[in-house]
Amino acid sequence: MEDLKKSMQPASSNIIESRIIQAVLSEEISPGERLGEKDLGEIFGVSRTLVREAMMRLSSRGIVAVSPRRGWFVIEPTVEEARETIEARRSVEIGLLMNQKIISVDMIKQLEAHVLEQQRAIDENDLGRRSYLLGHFHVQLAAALGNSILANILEELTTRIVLIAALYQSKADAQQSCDNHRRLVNALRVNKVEEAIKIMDAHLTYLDKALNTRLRKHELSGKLSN
Amino acid sequence: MEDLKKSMQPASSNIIESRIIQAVLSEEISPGERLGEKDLGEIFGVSRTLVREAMMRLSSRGIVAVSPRRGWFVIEPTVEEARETIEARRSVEIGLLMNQKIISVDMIKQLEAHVLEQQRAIDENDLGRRSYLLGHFHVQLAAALGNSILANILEELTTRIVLIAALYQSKADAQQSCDNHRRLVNALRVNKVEEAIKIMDAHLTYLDKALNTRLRKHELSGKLSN
DNA sequence: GTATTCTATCTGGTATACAAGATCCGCCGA
DNA sequence: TCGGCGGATCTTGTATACCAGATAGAATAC
Repeated sequence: MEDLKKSMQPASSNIIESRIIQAVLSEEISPGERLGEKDLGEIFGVSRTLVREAMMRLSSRGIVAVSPRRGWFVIEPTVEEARETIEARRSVEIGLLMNQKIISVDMIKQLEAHVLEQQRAIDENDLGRRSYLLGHFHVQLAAALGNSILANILEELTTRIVLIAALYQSKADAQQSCDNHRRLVNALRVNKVEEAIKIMDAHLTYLDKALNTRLRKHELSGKLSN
Repeated sequence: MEDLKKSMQPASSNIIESRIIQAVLSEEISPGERLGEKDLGEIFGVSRTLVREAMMRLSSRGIVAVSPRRGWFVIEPTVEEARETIEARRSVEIGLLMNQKIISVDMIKQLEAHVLEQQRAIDENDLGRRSYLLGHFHVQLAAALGNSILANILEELTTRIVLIAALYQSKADAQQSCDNHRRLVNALRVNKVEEAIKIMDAHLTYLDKALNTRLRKHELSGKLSN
């Protein structure tokens, strides 16, 4: 959490907010981590007022929550919330693809470039960047499909997914995600919407299954330790 | 705006936030309306601090926006944003219906009761309540389909739709909306998902068309007045 | 009479002050 | 040695103070 700050100027509350989202996406901060107003204020060189503004917005997006007089904490979704988040994302992404207009050549190129970046991060073993890019791809996709509102919603949902993955999932296969993204872009380029939807659906089902597996493990270890 | 307050106790920022959403849904406050921190503070009996917290969250949900040193204003979506909002809602609602699990009898009953309430508000000509219930039905629907996260997202989107309708749409036919809701619930009860999706899609297309019509009027009057 | 500039006032932007609950740690007693 | 009690300390909750930008209106210049 000490490395959140990047520039030397005092930051606005918007900057704080997006830095924290970015930090979650890059797995720099983990579910359950405490984010003290005082600490953050010192890190970003501002008073608690601006920190609180950022936290307020982050809490309204379901990224952090406050425990009265104890502090702000990055949320730790319960299994139920995790399921709902995955289902919500499935609804949004499938709906997004189904309502797809024709996607421009430029956009396809941009998405392909993004996938290449992902591959590079994987090859260079840049873990934070890798996590960030793999999540951010879906935001990019929504933006490419021409809807900034859905892009916003997906940013919220993918951020939560990263938290969920950190909690319940065995390390996701980054390479497989990246491959899926590549196949998705390919399908979109030749306008095979059906296939794109299938890929997306499979991707999310995979996520959900991983969640189930991990959950069963939790239950098991719970029983063993009692 | 003077009637926002309901209870006599000083309100928390959460209460302020939900009261304002409710007020927008009931068309008590209109797009473009100014919401001064000082005024709201006096209305709710709290300092500007709490008002600001509420505004911060509302702005993160795209309901209000701040104009620096001038004040907070209920957003007036541009035509482009209106389109994106309608499309976003289409994606979310269709995705929601497609991923539907079996819906319980209790939930169907609850939705039917909600529709009856809508009808009553229409019959009694209770305009605010009518607007509120017609919008809130979709939130209820998402909740009934078991996803509180999507319900939250839909609350945000329907609130914006009310603002859009106030700006661009000729008075929507409330009776028709209510009838659509009834048909939707009927389709869900006998598990005709396909039909439910069709009804929903038509509903939103109708919205979008109304937007187009009104837009052409705008353009026309713009040309005439220049 | 009109346009312009200046100033009084109002608004949000940010920091700080102070209140009150939560926590931690040392002390005391059994 | 262990458990409960009490206060010191730390944290957020809320109000307030003060600053600076925006606005409106009066006074002024033309």
